[in-house]
Amino acid sequence: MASLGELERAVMDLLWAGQEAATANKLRDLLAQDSAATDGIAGHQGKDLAVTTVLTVLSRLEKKGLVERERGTRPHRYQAVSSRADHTADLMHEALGSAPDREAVLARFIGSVSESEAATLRKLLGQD
Amino acid sequence: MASLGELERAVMDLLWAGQEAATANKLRDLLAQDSAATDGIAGHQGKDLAVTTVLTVLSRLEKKGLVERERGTRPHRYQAVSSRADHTADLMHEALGSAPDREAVLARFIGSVSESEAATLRKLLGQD
DNA sequence: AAATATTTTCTACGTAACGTAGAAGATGGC
DNA sequence: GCCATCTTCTACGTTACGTAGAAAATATTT
Repeated sequence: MASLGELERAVMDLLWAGQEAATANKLRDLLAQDSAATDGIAGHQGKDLAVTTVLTVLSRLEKKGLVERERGTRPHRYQAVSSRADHTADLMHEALGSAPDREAVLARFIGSVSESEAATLRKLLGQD
Repeated sequence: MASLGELERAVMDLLWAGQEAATANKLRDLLAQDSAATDGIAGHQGKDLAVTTVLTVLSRLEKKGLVERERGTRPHRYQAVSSRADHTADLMHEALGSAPDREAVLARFIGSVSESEAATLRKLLGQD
């Protein structure tokens, strides 16, 4: 029920990375830094977006239930509703749940998991 | 790298369900049946789409690599490239792979798995 | 309090994906 | 060669997303 665009994804990554709630301005700055780093050009900081752009994206993410905003403080502060790990796990469950043959899916899934991940899974499933 | 629209999904479901390759006409008929069943109205068969619509969707699915077509036979026959289970497992890996904290994701994932699925997973991970 | 600066909301446009299908072109049977 | 069938091309409406200016709301400064 929620696939993300490129910018939406970038914003979520920032929110997931940072522990504290951030303002739109802060996010815009971080996005500029990131794109500068990605582009590799040292002198010129990557494209920096208009704050309204960031705000629009944040509103859309809020509507999707991925982001929460504090309306009390004046520059509103935004934060991710759930951790990236939770969100990703949700996506996995969503995929799994959409199939009628759950067991077959799990079999294929496990079939192409790395050995270290298999070990992690065994550990997680062991105690229980 | 591949999210599906509603109709695309319906077509894939049919291809995944049937074992043999199907023609566009066949798929159109099946889609009509399905929507009739969904709508519940017995007398009137649900909206049946134009064959060209189905063909367009099939072409798009082919371009996405989900469907394969036999060009030899005259009414081309279409079939899913991989099983639904494989495809779903791929989606799960895709989600998992997109996160830097794989282990955390797996932990959350396992955390909200049903007991029977957990059992399945233990079994699958056991021999190895 | 009036003027100014900051922040948020509203509105909007371009692009791409998807549902939908007619028009036009290709192919095979008679 | 002509007709029926099938496929490809082209196209339009809708929705999601990137993008941001205009306008409205709120805070700050003098």
